[in-house]
Amino acid sequence: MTEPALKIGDLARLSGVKVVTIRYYETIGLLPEPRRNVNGYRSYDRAALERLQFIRRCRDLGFSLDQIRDLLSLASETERSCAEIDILTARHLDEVEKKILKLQALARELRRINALCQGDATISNCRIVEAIAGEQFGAP
Amino acid sequence: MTEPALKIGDLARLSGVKVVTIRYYETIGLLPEPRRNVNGYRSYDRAALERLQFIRRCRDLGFSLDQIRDLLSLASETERSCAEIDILTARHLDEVEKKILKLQALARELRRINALCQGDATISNCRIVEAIAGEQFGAP
DNA sequence: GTAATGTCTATAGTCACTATAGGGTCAAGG
DNA sequence: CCTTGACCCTATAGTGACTATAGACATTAC
Repeated sequence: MTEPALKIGDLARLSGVKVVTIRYYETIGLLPEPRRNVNGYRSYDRAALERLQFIRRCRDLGFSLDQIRDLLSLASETERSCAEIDILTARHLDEVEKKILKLQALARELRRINALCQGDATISNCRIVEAIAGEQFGAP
Repeated sequence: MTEPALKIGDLARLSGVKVVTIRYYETIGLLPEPRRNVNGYRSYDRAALERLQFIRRCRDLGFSLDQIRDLLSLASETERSCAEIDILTARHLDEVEKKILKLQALARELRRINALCQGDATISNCRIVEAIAGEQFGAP
């Protein structure tokens, strides 16, 4: 079975990651430098596609590129316990849940402020402006 | 009644915005250039403090600095209808709610993945790694 | 043949700060 | 008077995760 030999555009289509972003991942060392064709074009194999798809999926899950670096290096040590992976994902879930709580508090506050508007007011007696100017909202 | 004449550190303490951030707001034109003392120190009055507190509160509510620029300029036109302010805040609430939905979907997915872990596995048969590598999750 | 598309490199811009370097000013204590 | 420490000043570079731009070469479709 011969390798497919993908160009960067193919890789982009198959992974859903933009061409420029693939090159960016290469410059920061998240993707290894691929072979080059005689014309200088990058030439990728299936392994590169899989790595990129893994990265893409991690991004969709909200992991940072640094976290992904860790996940990738862990995932390559096939003999190790998967406990560390578990810890990373659990911690990330925790962060996401905290972020949700913060945004929900924020949405409540915005709804409250918005409900103050009587619609026919001028700025000078706008209750929204008053509400924003006059109160202290719990900081992060 | 004489004006208080605050130094930048006082302004920082009273507003909860860091000194460097206040200077940053000045360079991007969000805060006007203040008077200077003979020693070159910035000297602020009550109006500057109020403007900064308004900005701070908007940031707490998740508005971008550009949105805040708009809010500030609207808020200064006291004769206008407050409808535009209302629209801006409503639109922002909308964005926040969308972000919450996205994060909730993400948290569900992370919980699902995390539940797959059997705890005693090695990386090579880690169901989390499989789950991340093998599936397509709805992109934004 | 030519036009459209794809690829290459290098550099700068985005947002909202944060950090660093290197210096000047001022009040209190010894 | 001197020093210590807290405060202030400017200018520049770095952060994360890209995105945009410019200018050049290669390949593909008609």
